Amino acid sequence: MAKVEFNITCSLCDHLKDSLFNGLGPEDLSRINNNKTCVQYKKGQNIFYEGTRPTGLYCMNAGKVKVFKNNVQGKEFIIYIAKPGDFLGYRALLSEEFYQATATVLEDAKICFIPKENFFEVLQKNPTFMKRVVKAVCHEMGTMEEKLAELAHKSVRERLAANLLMLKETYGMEGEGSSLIDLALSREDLASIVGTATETVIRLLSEFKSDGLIAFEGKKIRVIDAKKLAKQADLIVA
Amino acid sequence: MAKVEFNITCSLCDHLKDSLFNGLGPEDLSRINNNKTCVQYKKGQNIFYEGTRPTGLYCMNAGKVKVFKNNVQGKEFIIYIAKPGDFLGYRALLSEEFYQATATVLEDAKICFIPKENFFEVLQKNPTFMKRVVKAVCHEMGTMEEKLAELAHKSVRERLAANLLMLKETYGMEGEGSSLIDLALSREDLASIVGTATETVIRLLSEFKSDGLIAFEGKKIRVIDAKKLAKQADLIVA
DNA sequence: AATAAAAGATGATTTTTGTCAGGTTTCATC
DNA sequence: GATGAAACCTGACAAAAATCATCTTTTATT
Repeated sequence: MAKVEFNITCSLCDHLKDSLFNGLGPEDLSRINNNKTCVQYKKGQNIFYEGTRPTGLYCMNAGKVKVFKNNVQGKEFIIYIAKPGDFLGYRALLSEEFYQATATVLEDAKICFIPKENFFEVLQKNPTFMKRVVKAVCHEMGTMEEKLAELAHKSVRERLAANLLMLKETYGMEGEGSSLIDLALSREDLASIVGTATETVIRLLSEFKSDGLIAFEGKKIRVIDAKKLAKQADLIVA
Repeated sequence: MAKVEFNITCSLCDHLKDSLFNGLGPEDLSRINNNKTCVQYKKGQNIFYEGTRPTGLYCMNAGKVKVFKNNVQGKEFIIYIAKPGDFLGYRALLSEEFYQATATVLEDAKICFIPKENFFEVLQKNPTFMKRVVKAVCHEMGTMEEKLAELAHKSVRERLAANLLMLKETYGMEGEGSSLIDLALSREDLASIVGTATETVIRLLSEFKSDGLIAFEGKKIRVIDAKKLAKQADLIVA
Protein backbone atom coordinates (compact mmCIF):
# COMPACT_ATOMS: atom_id res chain seq x y z
CA MET A 1 0.00 0.00 0.00
CA ALA A 2 1.54 3.26 -1.10
CA LYS A 3 1.50 6.32 1.08
CA VAL A 4 -1.23 8.67 0.03
CA GLU A 5 -0.28 12.24 0.81
CA PHE A 6 -2.68 15.09 1.09
CA ASN A 7 -2.48 18.62 2.33
CA ILE A 8 -4.28 20.76 4.76
CA THR A 9 -3.40 24.08 6.36
CA CYS A 10 -3.07 24.00 10.15
CA SER A 11 -4.76 27.35 10.61
CA LEU A 12 -7.76 26.08 8.66
CA CYS A 13 -7.84 22.62 10.25
CA ASP A 14 -11.25 21.71 11.68
CA HIS A 15 -9.60 20.21 14.73
CA LEU A 16 -7.20 23.01 15.60
CA LYS A 17 -9.60 24.14 18.31
CA ASP A 18 -9.45 20.70 19.98
CA SER A 19 -5.70 20.46 19.71
CA LEU A 20 -2.78 21.56 21.84
CA PHE A 21 -1.71 23.74 18.90
CA ASN A 22 -4.74 25.90 19.57
CA GLY A 23 -3.60 29.30 20.82
CA LEU A 24 -0.29 29.19 18.97
CA GLY A 25 0.68 32.48 17.32
CA PRO A 26 0.57 32.70 13.51
CA GLU A 27 4.34 32.53 13.26
CA ASP A 28 4.63 29.36 15.33
CA LEU A 29 1.67 27.76 13.64
CA SER A 30 3.10 28.40 10.19
CA ARG A 31 6.40 26.92 11.28
CA ILE A 32 4.51 23.75 12.14
CA ASN A 33 2.41 23.99 9.01
CA ASN A 34 5.28 24.56 6.59
CA ASN A 35 7.25 21.56 7.79
CA LYS A 36 4.56 18.96 8.22
CA THR A 37 3.75 16.03 5.95
CA CYS A 38 0.21 14.73 5.82
CA VAL A 39 -0.58 11.13 4.99
CA GLN A 40 -3.77 9.13 4.60
CA TYR A 41 -3.78 5.71 6.22
CA LYS A 42 -6.12 2.78 5.70
CA LYS A 43 -7.55 0.67 8.49
CA GLY A 44 -4.93 -1.78 9.71
CA GLN A 45 -1.87 0.27 8.72
CA ASN A 46 0.72 1.07 11.35
CA ILE A 47 1.85 4.56 12.22
CA PHE A 48 4.80 3.61 14.39
CA TYR A 49 6.21 0.51 16.02
CA GLU A 50 7.28 -0.40 19.54
CA GLY A 51 11.06 -0.36 19.80
CA THR A 52 11.73 2.23 17.12
CA ARG A 53 12.97 5.77 17.60
CA PRO A 54 10.57 8.69 17.24
CA THR A 55 11.54 11.27 14.66
CA GLY A 56 8.66 13.62 15.12
CA LEU A 57 5.13 14.16 16.31
CA TYR A 58 1.91 12.88 14.76
CA CYS A 59 -1.20 15.01 14.84
CA MET A 60 -4.53 13.42 13.98
CA ASN A 61 -6.74 15.10 11.41
CA ALA A 62 -9.24 12.30 10.79
CA GLY A 63 -9.99 8.71 11.80
CA LYS A 64 -9.15 6.66 14.90
CA VAL A 65 -5.88 5.07 15.94
CA LYS A 66 -5.19 2.58 18.71
CA VAL A 67 -1.94 2.71 20.66
CA PHE A 68 -1.13 -0.64 22.23
CA LYS A 69 1.51 -2.89 23.71
CA ASN A 70 1.92 -6.56 22.92
CA ASN A 71 2.82 -8.98 25.67
CA VAL A 72 4.93 -12.12 25.33
CA GLN A 73 2.00 -14.26 24.18
CA GLY A 74 0.97 -11.64 21.66
CA LYS A 75 -1.93 -10.36 23.72
CA GLU A 76 -2.66 -6.70 23.14
CA PHE A 77 -3.28 -4.05 25.70
CA ILE A 78 -4.68 -0.81 24.30
CA ILE A 79 -3.30 2.21 26.13
CA TYR A 80 -5.42 4.74 24.36
CA ILE A 81 -7.39 5.53 21.27
CA ALA A 82 -6.53 8.72 19.44
CA LYS A 83 -9.11 10.83 17.65
CA PRO A 84 -8.89 13.97 15.48
CA GLY A 85 -7.06 16.78 17.26
CA ASP A 86 -4.99 14.38 19.38
CA PHE A 87 -1.23 14.16 19.39
CA LEU A 88 0.30 10.76 18.82
CA GLY A 89 3.67 9.53 19.95
CA TYR A 90 4.55 12.58 22.04
CA ARG A 91 5.44 10.58 25.15
CA ALA A 92 8.45 8.81 23.66
CA LEU A 93 9.44 11.96 21.80
CA LEU A 94 9.51 14.09 24.95
CA SER A 95 11.16 11.46 27.13
CA GLU A 96 13.75 10.89 24.38
CA GLU A 97 13.17 7.14 24.42
CA PHE A 98 12.12 4.51 21.91
CA TYR A 99 8.45 3.98 21.31
CA GLN A 100 7.09 1.61 23.94
CA ALA A 101 3.92 0.96 22.03
CA THR A 102 2.64 0.43 18.50
CA ALA A 103 0.05 2.62 16.77
CA THR A 104 -2.39 1.05 14.33
CA VAL A 105 -5.24 2.62 12.41
CA LEU A 106 -8.71 1.53 13.58
CA GLU A 107 -10.70 3.70 11.17
CA ASP A 108 -9.23 5.24 8.01
CA ALA A 109 -7.17 8.18 9.11
CA LYS A 110 -5.46 11.37 8.00
CA ILE A 111 -2.44 12.14 10.09
CA CYS A 112 0.09 14.96 9.89
CA PHE A 113 3.71 14.43 10.84
CA ILE A 114 5.78 17.25 12.33
CA PRO A 115 9.57 16.66 12.38
CA LYS A 116 10.89 16.79 15.91
CA GLU A 117 13.24 19.72 15.18
CA ASN A 118 10.34 21.97 14.31
CA PHE A 119 8.20 20.77 17.18
CA PHE A 120 10.99 21.29 19.71
CA GLU A 121 11.78 24.68 18.23
CA VAL A 122 8.24 25.91 18.80
CA LEU A 123 8.16 24.24 22.20
CA GLN A 124 11.28 26.05 23.35
CA LYS A 125 10.43 29.44 21.94
CA ASN A 126 6.96 29.42 23.37
CA PRO A 127 6.70 28.91 27.15
CA THR A 128 2.92 29.12 27.07
CA PHE A 129 2.75 26.24 24.63
CA MET A 130 5.26 24.29 26.71
CA LYS A 131 3.14 24.87 29.79
CA ARG A 132 0.03 23.70 27.96
CA VAL A 133 1.80 20.53 26.85
CA VAL A 134 3.03 19.82 30.39
CA LYS A 135 -0.45 20.33 31.74
CA ALA A 136 -1.92 17.94 29.19
CA VAL A 137 0.74 15.32 29.83
CA CYS A 138 0.20 15.48 33.58
CA HIS A 139 -3.55 15.29 33.14
CA GLU A 140 -3.08 12.21 30.99
CA MET A 141 -0.92 10.75 33.74
CA GLY A 142 -3.81 11.22 36.14
CA THR A 143 -6.13 9.18 33.97
CA MET A 144 -3.48 6.48 33.82
CA GLU A 145 -3.26 6.38 37.60
CA GLU A 146 -7.01 6.00 37.63
CA LYS A 147 -6.78 3.10 35.19
CA LEU A 148 -4.07 1.43 37.21
CA ALA A 149 -6.14 1.42 40.37
CA GLU A 150 -9.15 0.23 38.41
CA LEU A 151 -7.23 -2.62 36.83
CA ALA A 152 -5.81 -3.62 40.19
CA HIS A 153 -9.00 -3.90 42.17
CA LYS A 154 -12.08 -3.96 39.98
CA SER A 155 -13.69 -7.00 38.42
CA VAL A 156 -13.91 -7.44 34.67
CA ARG A 157 -17.61 -6.60 34.75
CA GLU A 158 -16.91 -3.32 36.53
CA ARG A 159 -14.05 -2.46 34.23
CA LEU A 160 -16.09 -3.16 31.11
CA ALA A 161 -18.92 -0.97 32.39
CA ALA A 162 -16.47 1.79 33.34
CA ASN A 163 -14.76 1.66 29.96
CA LEU A 164 -18.05 1.77 28.07
CA LEU A 165 -18.91 4.91 30.01
CA MET A 166 -15.50 6.39 29.29
CA LEU A 167 -15.84 5.63 25.58
CA LYS A 168 -19.28 7.20 25.67
CA GLU A 169 -17.79 10.37 27.16
CA THR A 170 -15.14 10.62 24.47
CA TYR A 171 -16.81 9.21 21.39
CA GLY A 172 -20.49 9.43 22.26
CA MET A 173 -22.98 10.94 19.86
CA GLU A 174 -25.91 12.01 21.97
CA GLY A 175 -29.37 10.84 20.99
CA GLU A 176 -32.66 10.99 22.85
CA GLY A 177 -31.81 9.57 26.25
CA SER A 178 -29.11 7.38 24.76
CA SER A 179 -25.71 7.79 23.25
CA LEU A 180 -23.99 5.97 20.39
CA ILE A 181 -20.30 5.19 20.84
CA ASP A 182 -18.98 6.29 17.46
CA LEU A 183 -16.15 3.82 17.26
CA ALA A 184 -16.10 0.58 15.28
CA LEU A 185 -14.43 -1.60 17.88
CA SER A 186 -14.16 -5.36 17.55
CA ARG A 187 -14.88 -7.45 20.63
CA GLU A 188 -11.21 -8.29 20.61
CA ASP A 189 -10.19 -4.62 20.73
CA LEU A 190 -12.67 -3.99 23.50
CA ALA A 191 -11.13 -6.89 25.42
CA SER A 192 -7.70 -5.31 24.89
CA ILE A 193 -8.99 -2.06 26.36
CA VAL A 194 -10.56 -3.71 29.40
CA GLY A 195 -7.70 -6.13 29.89
CA THR A 196 -9.54 -9.43 29.64
CA ALA A 197 -10.33 -12.28 27.23
CA THR A 198 -12.49 -11.73 24.16
CA GLU A 199 -14.97 -14.40 25.26
CA THR A 200 -15.50 -12.69 28.58
CA VAL A 201 -16.28 -9.39 26.87
CA ILE A 202 -18.77 -11.11 24.56
CA ARG A 203 -20.55 -12.74 27.48
CA LEU A 204 -20.73 -9.57 29.55
CA LEU A 205 -21.85 -7.43 26.62
CA SER A 206 -24.77 -9.75 25.92
CA GLU A 207 -25.65 -9.64 29.61
CA PHE A 208 -25.60 -5.84 29.54
CA LYS A 209 -27.72 -6.02 26.41
CA SER A 210 -30.38 -8.30 27.88
CA ASP A 211 -30.46 -6.10 30.98
CA GLY A 212 -31.23 -3.17 28.72
CA LEU A 213 -28.08 -1.21 29.52
CA ILE A 214 -26.75 -1.18 25.97
CA ALA A 215 -27.79 -2.08 22.43
CA PHE A 216 -25.83 -3.07 19.35
CA GLU A 217 -26.03 -0.93 16.24
CA GLY A 218 -24.01 -2.51 13.47
CA LYS A 219 -20.44 -2.64 14.75
CA LYS A 220 -21.15 0.06 17.30
CA ILE A 221 -22.56 0.09 20.80
CA ARG A 222 -25.33 2.33 22.02
CA VAL A 223 -25.46 3.18 25.71
CA ILE A 224 -29.12 3.03 26.71
CA ASP A 225 -28.97 3.28 30.48
CA ALA A 226 -25.84 5.09 31.60
CA LYS A 227 -27.01 5.19 35.21
CA LYS A 228 -27.34 1.44 35.55
CA LEU A 229 -24.07 1.06 33.72
CA ALA A 230 -22.46 3.36 36.27
CA LYS A 231 -23.85 1.20 39.02
CA GLN A 232 -22.21 -1.82 37.40
CA ALA A 233 -18.95 0.12 37.18
CA ASP A 234 -18.85 1.51 40.66
CA LEU A 235 -19.02 -1.67 42.61
CA ILE A 236 -21.93 -0.20 44.52
CA VAL A 237 -23.08 -3.77 45.02
CA ALA A 238 -26.22 -2.48 46.71
CA MET B 1 1.63 15.07 66.59
CA ALA B 2 3.19 18.46 66.13
CA LYS B 3 5.10 19.38 63.02
CA VAL B 4 8.80 19.18 63.57
CA GLU B 5 10.63 21.65 61.38
CA PHE B 6 14.27 21.45 60.46
CA ASN B 7 16.48 23.16 57.98
CA ILE B 8 18.82 22.18 55.27
CA THR B 9 20.39 24.12 52.43
CA CYS B 10 19.48 22.89 48.95
CA SER B 11 22.96 23.43 47.56
CA LEU B 12 24.38 21.26 50.35
CA CYS B 13 21.67 18.61 50.21
CA ASP B 14 23.02 15.07 49.83
CA HIS B 15 20.29 14.26 47.34
CA LEU B 16 20.59 17.28 45.07
CA LYS B 17 22.54 15.16 42.60
CA ASP B 18 19.65 12.66 42.35
CA SER B 19 17.04 15.34 42.02
CA LEU B 20 15.53 17.28 39.16
CA PHE B 21 16.89 20.42 40.83
CA ASN B 22 20.37 19.23 39.93
CA GLY B 23 21.87 21.54 37.32
CA LEU B 24 19.89 24.54 38.47
CA GLY B 25 21.90 27.80 38.57
CA PRO B 26 22.79 29.28 41.99
CA GLU B 27 20.19 32.00 41.61
CA ASP B 28 17.36 29.60 40.84
CA LEU B 29 18.46 27.17 43.52
CA SER B 30 18.55 29.85 46.16
CA ARG B 31 15.09 31.00 45.16
CA ILE B 32 13.91 27.48 45.89
CA ASN B 33 16.03 27.27 49.02
CA ASN B 34 14.91 30.58 50.50
CA ASN B 35 11.24 29.85 50.19
CA LYS B 36 11.05 26.24 51.23
CA THR B 37 9.85 24.81 54.54
CA CYS B 38 11.30 21.55 55.78
CA VAL B 39 9.34 19.21 58.02
CA GLN B 40 10.08 15.90 59.70
CA TYR B 41 7.33 13.30 59.50
CA LYS B 42 6.84 10.11 61.47
CA LYS B 43 5.79 6.80 59.96
CA GLY B 44 2.07 6.84 59.29
CA GLN B 45 1.70 10.60 58.91
CA ASN B 46 0.10 11.95 55.78
CA ILE B 47 1.75 14.46 53.46
CA PHE B 48 -1.29 15.22 51.32
CA TYR B 49 -4.77 13.84 50.77
CA GLU B 50 -6.72 12.76 47.72
CA GLY B 51 -9.26 15.41 46.79
CA THR B 52 -7.37 18.41 48.16
CA ARG B 53 -5.72 21.17 46.17
CA PRO B 54 -1.94 21.25 45.84
CA THR B 55 -0.27 24.42 47.04
CA GLY B 56 3.28 23.51 46.23
CA LEU B 57 5.83 20.82 45.57
CA TYR B 58 7.30 18.34 48.03
CA CYS B 59 10.91 17.28 47.70
CA MET B 60 12.12 14.28 49.66
CA ASN B 61 15.24 14.62 51.76
CA ALA B 62 15.00 11.44 53.83
CA GLY B 63 12.70 8.44 54.36
CA LYS B 64 10.14 6.71 52.18
CA VAL B 65 6.62 7.75 51.25
CA LYS B 66 3.88 5.77 49.54
CA VAL B 67 1.48 7.46 47.14
CA PHE B 68 -1.76 5.53 46.82
CA LYS B 69 -5.40 5.57 45.86
CA ASN B 70 -8.21 4.04 47.88
CA ASN B 71 -11.02 2.25 46.12
CA VAL B 72 -14.63 2.08 47.26
CA GLN B 73 -14.04 -0.85 49.62
CA GLY B 74 -11.03 0.88 51.09
CA LYS B 75 -8.50 -1.26 49.24
CA GLU B 76 -5.28 0.56 48.55
CA PHE B 77 -3.39 0.68 45.31
CA ILE B 78 0.13 2.08 45.62
CA ILE B 79 1.10 4.13 42.58
CA TYR B 80 4.65 4.74 43.62
CA ILE B 81 7.06 4.92 46.49
CA ALA B 82 9.12 8.08 46.81
CA LYS B 83 12.68 8.10 48.08
CA PRO B 84 15.17 10.88 48.86
CA GLY B 85 15.70 13.14 45.86
CA ASP B 86 12.21 12.47 44.47
CA PHE B 87 9.55 15.06 43.89
CA LEU B 88 6.15 14.42 45.41
CA GLY B 89 2.81 15.72 44.25
CA TYR B 90 4.09 17.33 41.06
CA ARG B 91 1.51 15.65 38.82
CA ALA B 92 -1.54 17.36 40.30
CA LEU B 93 0.42 20.60 40.65
CA LEU B 94 1.38 20.69 36.96
CA SER B 95 -2.01 19.55 35.69
CA GLU B 96 -3.67 22.12 37.96
CA GLU B 97 -6.01 19.54 39.43
CA PHE B 98 -6.81 18.21 42.88
CA TYR B 99 -4.62 15.46 44.27
CA GLN B 100 -5.90 12.13 42.99
CA ALA B 101 -3.93 10.17 45.53
CA THR B 102 -2.86 10.27 49.16
CA ALA B 103 0.75 10.32 50.36
CA THR B 104 1.65 8.57 53.61
CA VAL B 105 5.02 8.12 55.27
CA LEU B 106 6.34 4.54 55.23
CA GLU B 107 9.65 5.28 56.94
CA ASP B 108 10.33 8.41 59.01
CA ALA B 109 10.89 11.19 56.52
CA LYS B 110 12.26 14.68 56.05
CA ILE B 111 10.45 16.52 53.32
CA CYS B 112 10.85 20.06 52.01
CA PHE B 113 7.89 22.02 50.70
CA ILE B 114 8.30 24.59 47.94
CA PRO B 115 5.35 26.96 47.45
CA LYS B 116 3.96 26.67 43.95
CA GLU B 117 4.64 30.34 43.11
CA ASN B 118 8.35 29.85 43.56
CA PHE B 119 8.43 26.53 41.77
CA PHE B 120 6.52 27.90 38.78
CA GLU B 121 8.71 30.99 38.73
CA VAL B 122 11.85 28.92 38.35
CA LEU B 123 10.12 26.62 35.90
CA GLN B 124 9.14 29.48 33.63
CA LYS B 125 12.42 31.37 33.79
CA ASN B 126 14.47 28.30 33.11
CA PRO B 127 13.62 26.38 29.91
CA THR B 128 16.32 23.80 30.55
CA PHE B 129 14.75 22.94 33.88
CA MET B 130 11.31 22.83 32.30
CA LYS B 131 12.60 20.48 29.63
CA ARG B 132 14.14 18.25 32.27
CA VAL B 133 10.86 18.10 34.17
CA VAL B 134 8.92 17.26 31.00
CA LYS B 135 11.37 14.53 30.17
CA ALA B 136 11.07 13.04 33.65
CA VAL B 137 7.28 13.21 33.59
CA CYS B 138 7.12 11.50 30.21
CA HIS B 139 9.55 8.84 31.32
CA GLU B 140 7.37 8.22 34.36
CA MET B 141 4.40 7.90 32.03
CA GLY B 142 6.25 5.19 30.17
CA THR B 143 6.70 3.13 33.31
CA MET B 144 3.00 3.55 34.02
CA GLU B 145 2.13 2.24 30.57
CA GLU B 146 4.35 -0.72 31.31
CA LYS B 147 2.53 -1.30 34.59
CA LEU B 148 -0.86 -1.08 32.92
CA ALA B 149 -0.01 -3.77 30.40
CA GLU B 150 1.48 -5.89 33.16
CA LEU B 151 -1.60 -5.55 35.34
CA ALA B 152 -3.85 -6.38 32.41
CA HIS B 153 -2.26 -9.59 31.26
CA LYS B 154 0.14 -11.01 33.81
CA SER B 155 -0.70 -13.36 36.65
CA VAL B 156 -0.25 -12.34 40.28
CA ARG B 157 2.83 -14.57 40.56
CA GLU B 158 4.43 -12.83 37.58
CA ARG B 159 3.53 -9.40 38.85
CA LEU B 160 4.90 -10.11 42.30
CA ALA B 161 8.18 -11.35 40.83
CA ALA B 162 8.37 -8.35 38.49
CA ASN B 163 7.70 -5.92 41.33
CA LEU B 164 10.30 -7.51 43.59
CA LEU B 165 12.83 -7.04 40.79
CA MET B 166 11.75 -3.47 40.28
CA LEU B 167 12.04 -2.75 44.00
CA LYS B 168 15.48 -4.36 43.93
CA GLU B 169 16.52 -2.00 41.13
CA THR B 170 15.39 1.06 43.01
CA TYR B 171 16.00 0.21 46.65
CA GLY B 172 18.47 -2.64 46.40
CA MET B 173 21.62 -2.65 48.50
CA GLU B 174 24.01 -4.95 46.68
CA GLY B 175 25.63 -7.76 48.63
CA GLU B 176 27.64 -10.73 47.45
CA GLY B 177 25.47 -12.23 44.74
CA SER B 178 22.33 -11.00 46.45
CA SER B 179 20.60 -7.72 47.08
CA LEU B 180 18.61 -6.45 50.04
CA ILE B 181 15.50 -4.42 49.26
CA ASP B 182 15.97 -1.56 51.70
CA LEU B 183 12.33 -0.87 52.30
CA ALA B 184 10.28 -1.96 55.32
CA LEU B 185 7.15 -3.01 53.49
CA SER B 186 4.30 -4.87 55.14
CA ARG B 187 2.76 -7.78 53.26
CA GLU B 188 -0.31 -5.61 52.94
CA ASP B 189 1.65 -2.80 51.27
CA LEU B 190 3.30 -5.25 48.93
CA ALA B 191 -0.15 -6.54 48.01
CA SER B 192 -1.20 -2.94 47.30
CA ILE B 193 1.75 -2.55 44.96
CA VAL B 194 1.08 -5.79 43.10
CA GLY B 195 -2.67 -5.31 43.06
CA THR B 196 -3.79 -8.44 44.87
CA ALA B 197 -4.92 -9.77 48.25
CA THR B 198 -2.56 -9.86 51.22
CA GLU B 199 -3.01 -13.61 51.66
CA THR B 200 -1.96 -14.24 48.08
CA VAL B 201 1.24 -12.25 48.56
CA ILE B 202 2.04 -14.16 51.74
CA ARG B 203 1.58 -17.50 50.01
CA LEU B 204 3.63 -16.56 46.96
CA LEU B 205 6.42 -15.03 49.03
CA SER B 206 6.81 -18.19 51.04
CA GLU B 207 6.88 -20.18 47.80
CA PHE B 208 9.60 -17.92 46.43
CA LYS B 209 11.40 -18.36 49.71
CA SER B 210 11.29 -22.16 49.71
CA ASP B 211 12.42 -22.12 46.07
CA GLY B 212 15.46 -20.12 47.18
CA LEU B 213 14.62 -17.02 45.14
CA ILE B 214 14.34 -14.71 48.13
CA ALA B 215 14.98 -14.61 51.87
CA PHE B 216 13.47 -12.62 54.70
CA GLU B 217 15.67 -10.34 56.77
CA GLY B 218 13.64 -8.74 59.51
CA LYS B 219 10.93 -6.75 57.75
CA LYS B 220 12.95 -6.67 54.57
CA ILE B 221 13.33 -8.98 51.62
CA ARG B 222 16.61 -10.15 50.15
CA VAL B 223 16.69 -11.14 46.50
CA ILE B 224 18.87 -14.24 46.29
CA ASP B 225 18.31 -15.41 42.73
CA ALA B 226 17.35 -12.53 40.48
CA LYS B 227 17.58 -14.67 37.36
CA LYS B 228 15.04 -17.22 38.53
CA LEU B 229 12.86 -14.38 39.75
CA ALA B 230 13.04 -12.85 36.29
CA LYS B 231 11.95 -16.16 34.84
CA GLN B 232 8.92 -16.11 37.15
CA ALA B 233 8.18 -12.56 36.05
CA ASP B 234 8.54 -12.98 32.34
CA LEU B 235 6.03 -15.72 31.78
CA ILE B 236 8.72 -17.64 29.99
CA VAL B 237 6.87 -20.74 31.07
CA ALA B 238 9.59 -22.88 29.49
C1' DA C 1 6.10 -7.63 82.07
C1' DA C 2 1.21 -7.81 80.77
C1' DT C 3 -1.96 -6.82 77.46
C1' DA C 4 -3.79 -5.35 73.34
C1' DA C 5 -3.36 -4.68 68.62
C1' DA C 6 -1.37 -5.40 64.39
C1' DA C 7 0.89 -8.30 61.15
C1' DG C 8 1.75 -12.68 59.39
C1' DA C 9 0.45 -17.36 58.25
C1' DT C 10 -2.45 -21.39 56.80
C1' DG C 11 -6.44 -24.11 55.33
C1' DA C 12 -10.99 -24.56 53.22
C1' DT C 13 -14.11 -22.82 50.07
C1' DT C 14 -16.15 -20.06 46.45
C1' DT C 15 -16.03 -16.98 42.78
C1' DT C 16 -14.19 -15.23 38.85
C1' DT C 17 -12.14 -15.58 34.77
C1' DG C 18 -9.28 -17.78 31.26
C1' DT C 19 -8.90 -21.48 28.08
C1' DC C 20 -10.35 -24.79 24.81
C1' DA C 21 -13.37 -26.57 21.51
C1' DG C 22 -16.95 -26.28 18.67
C1' DG C 23 -20.26 -23.71 16.47
C1' DT C 24 -22.60 -19.69 13.52
C1' DT C 25 -22.73 -15.37 11.35
C1' DT C 26 -20.81 -11.65 8.76
C1' DC C 27 -17.89 -9.73 5.47
C1' DA C 28 -14.73 -9.11 1.78
C1' DT C 29 -13.10 -10.91 -2.61
C1' DC C 30 -12.95 -13.37 -6.63
C1' DG D 1 -23.28 -15.66 -5.49
C1' DA D 2 -19.54 -18.97 -4.00
C1' DT D 3 -15.67 -19.22 -1.03
C1' DG D 4 -12.71 -18.36 2.60
C1' DA D 5 -11.52 -15.73 6.42
C1' DA D 6 -12.43 -13.20 10.17
C1' DA D 7 -15.42 -12.01 13.77
C1' DC D 8 -18.75 -13.47 16.89
C1' DC D 9 -20.98 -16.62 20.06
C1' DT D 10 -21.81 -20.58 23.41
C1' DG D 11 -20.81 -24.32 26.55
C1' DA D 12 -17.75 -27.05 29.36
C1' DC D 13 -14.01 -27.07 32.06
C1' DA D 14 -9.81 -25.77 34.61
C1' DA D 15 -7.02 -22.57 36.81
C1' DA D 16 -6.22 -18.61 39.40
C1' DA D 17 -7.17 -15.86 42.95
C1' DA D 18 -10.41 -13.80 46.39
C1' DT D 19 -12.71 -14.51 50.54
C1' DC D 20 -13.50 -16.24 55.07
C1' DA D 21 -12.15 -18.23 59.27
C1' DT D 22 -8.82 -19.20 62.48
C1' DC D 23 -4.50 -19.23 64.53
C1' DT D 24 0.30 -17.68 65.62
C1' DT D 25 3.76 -14.36 65.97
C1' DT D 26 5.40 -9.85 66.37
C1' DT D 27 5.07 -5.22 67.86
C1' DA D 28 3.46 -1.42 70.48
C1' DT D 29 1.44 0.48 74.71
C1' DT D 30 0.30 0.78 79.38
